[in-house]
Amino acid sequence: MGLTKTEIFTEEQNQLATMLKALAHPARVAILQSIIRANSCICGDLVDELGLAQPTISQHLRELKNAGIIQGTIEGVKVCYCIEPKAWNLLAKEMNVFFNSYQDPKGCC
Amino acid sequence: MGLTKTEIFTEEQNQLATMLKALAHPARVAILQSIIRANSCICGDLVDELGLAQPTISQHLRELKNAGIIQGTIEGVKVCYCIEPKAWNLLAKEMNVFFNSYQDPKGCC
DNA sequence: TTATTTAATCGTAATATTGCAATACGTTAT
DNA sequence: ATAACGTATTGCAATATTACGATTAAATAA
Repeated sequence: MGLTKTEIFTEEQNQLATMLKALAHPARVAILQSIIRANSCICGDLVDELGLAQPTISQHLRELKNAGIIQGTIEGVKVCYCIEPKAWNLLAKEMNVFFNSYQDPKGCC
Repeated sequence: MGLTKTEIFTEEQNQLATMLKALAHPARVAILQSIIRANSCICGDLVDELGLAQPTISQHLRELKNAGIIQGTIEGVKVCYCIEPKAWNLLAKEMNVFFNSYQDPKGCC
């Protein structure tokens, strides 16, 4: 199939999975690290930094943007991409809750 | 293509992306939440809880196990799945580092 | 206007993922 | 031995993802 049965899961589970999926590619991890390091990035810079073709980078940027993780501002011929603080902080918090919901093995198998 | 060019990314980026991918499905989020809540789970329990077929659950469990996030112990006819503490805590720490590497917009576009 | 620059979109090929029915595999019970 | 139970594996269909060449679009420069 290849089609996730989203209807059987909670909204929370689906949202968390969607956000994680947006991060779950080395190119997108690298893009986010570059944006964070430089405070903001332009598509062309990322094409030079990573070794991927321009359409590929553009596609990854769109995915991050669709997930709400980054935002793009048109600046003349260029587009300036940077982190969307609200979404980032929300995701950071949710991930924290998720990971902290488990603490150590009090009698496992 | 559908083939990620892992060779152009750092080991760290690939590992983080791989771990995130293992979590990036609502069924696997749900499975982990169930395991954490119950401390340990059996495949059949998860089949009942979530609404997915047994082979599908088994497959998701295998992915989580391959990623090192959970471990399975054979207990007679059953297999007891629980969190792998080391991998979990490592991932939690890495996620923390990743999310904390960005702090607020000091002059964005 | 006509280049030039930068990024998005389209189309497509290769591969990966999701889900399940059918089946196989171990382990325990009878 | 054989039946029952719980799980893993296989095989397959439908869909999604990744990557890029070719092209388009939109803004600035000449």
